[in-house]
Amino acid sequence: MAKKNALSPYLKQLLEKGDLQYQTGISVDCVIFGFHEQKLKILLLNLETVDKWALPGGFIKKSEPIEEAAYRVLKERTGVQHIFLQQFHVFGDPDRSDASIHQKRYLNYGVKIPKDNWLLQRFITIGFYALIDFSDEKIKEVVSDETTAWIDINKLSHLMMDHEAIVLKALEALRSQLAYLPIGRNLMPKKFTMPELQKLYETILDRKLDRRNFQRKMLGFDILNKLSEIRKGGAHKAPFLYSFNDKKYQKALKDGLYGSW
Amino acid sequence: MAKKNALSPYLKQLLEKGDLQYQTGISVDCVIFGFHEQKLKILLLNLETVDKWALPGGFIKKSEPIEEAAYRVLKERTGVQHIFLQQFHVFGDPDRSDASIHQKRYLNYGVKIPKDNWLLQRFITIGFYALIDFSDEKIKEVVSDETTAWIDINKLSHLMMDHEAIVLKALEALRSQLAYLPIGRNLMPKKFTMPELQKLYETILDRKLDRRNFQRKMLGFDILNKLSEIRKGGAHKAPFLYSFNDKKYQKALKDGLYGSW
DNA sequence: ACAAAAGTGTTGTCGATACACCCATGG
DNA sequence: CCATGGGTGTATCGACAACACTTTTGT
Repeated sequence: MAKKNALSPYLKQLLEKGDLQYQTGISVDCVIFGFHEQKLKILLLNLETVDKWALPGGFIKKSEPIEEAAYRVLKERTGVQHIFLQQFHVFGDPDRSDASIHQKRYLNYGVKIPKDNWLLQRFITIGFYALIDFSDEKIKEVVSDETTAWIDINKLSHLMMDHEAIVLKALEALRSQLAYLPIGRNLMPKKFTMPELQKLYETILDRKLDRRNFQRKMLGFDILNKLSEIRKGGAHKAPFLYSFNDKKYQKALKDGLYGSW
Repeated sequence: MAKKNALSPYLKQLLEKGDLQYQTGISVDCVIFGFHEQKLKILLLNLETVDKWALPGGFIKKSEPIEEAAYRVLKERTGVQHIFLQQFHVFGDPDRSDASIHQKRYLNYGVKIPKDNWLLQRFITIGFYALIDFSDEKIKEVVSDETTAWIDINKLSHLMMDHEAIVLKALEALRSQLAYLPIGRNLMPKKFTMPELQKLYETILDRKLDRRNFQRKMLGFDILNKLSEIRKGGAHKAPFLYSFNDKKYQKALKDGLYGSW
């Protein structure tokens, strides 16, 4: 058994005064999608004390809009800012909370949570999802007993509570979003080839798309800049590089696209 | 000034013990759409004490799923049951609550709410929407100082707090829903003509649709029964009557439709 | 008989799909 | 020189929109 560390000021404060600082009984959870090595992945925190994976989530401050809370939580736990973050569903089953998770976490520091503590009550959580290019971002570890990892969407296991259901619902929302909003700006590197972008779409939709039709449709959205460079080095014919046209991309985010996949 | 009534047991209990029975800081609000005289309307409660209109809403019991809370609230305030009810958005601005509304309501009974009472804190609300054929339903009045009314969607005014924004968001959700799910089962009477159903769609979408294309597409969904009867009495050619095929309608609710408007 | 409303049919357009062909590069 | 991946073009199909004609009914 690992040596017991002292309870951090943060965790002590959270336990004893959290209900003065935060809204009680409600939380936010973020499903953060990343795309790497042609796989759609999700950022998860490893809760060592209970040997489970958890979505990065947190509480809402007393005078904080819920969207802001989601952005703050995301920033605190991953360092990511200024990205596309979207509320998608509320999970409110009375049995979704699991008090034992908090209990074990604090017990790891030799602290027993009083039964009437705010952390142990029922929590309703608002699900948000975000898309990021995680190759550009450094994942900060802010809470000492948590480690972060990118887990393949198809290899989820040992998620705590209802977090797997939350992920699946987020994936559903992401797919339906694909139909009427541009996606990719935050999941792709600055420069990318058309086949690379296609892989992203295929991964999200979990099916093959026709190479040529994809290209035509994507270009038809008029949100890409075709660069003069090409991706050299690889075998075979060198593909063109593209980047997102930020102005047009933002416009499309507001106005929507049309087609569907 | 009207004679002051005694505070009802319900309101007294709500004020003093509500935080033991309900989740604090979170509520549900229902946007109930009805269709009548070719107008899309919304069920609102008239809060006499503040001279404003409010969505029927309520609190979530300590051990109650949020959907169940929404159904219960809807039933308590309108008597409507077993209808299509759907979560669509969470409204969490810290300034959206207005303590003065509760204050005035209780002051009407000569009761002053303590500043630290649970009713006066910030509330985050989960928006649900429902579609009902209100010509068949009796609107029950359950709280003595509230009266209910159907208000034309285009003539909303004097809604309390952010309830107008909630209605508009619900309308947005309803419109997007129209694209992939069957709608009308709960908004139309049992028997109806195709032009009548078309009016519903035109009202929700706020634009004209082609008579013939509408009919072909709607029939293509295969969720209607064509009845042998016709609507007699009116001037001009008598239209056929239709009813929803409940089995196919439910199936379409699960599987989704395809087209868009 | 005429106006107004409803039923039915036809055509054109456009996007989605499927597929064919050419080009470039490394082995 | 050929296998592989990438770029570009074309034919077909189906859904949707636009529109014409016929039928019914009350006045």
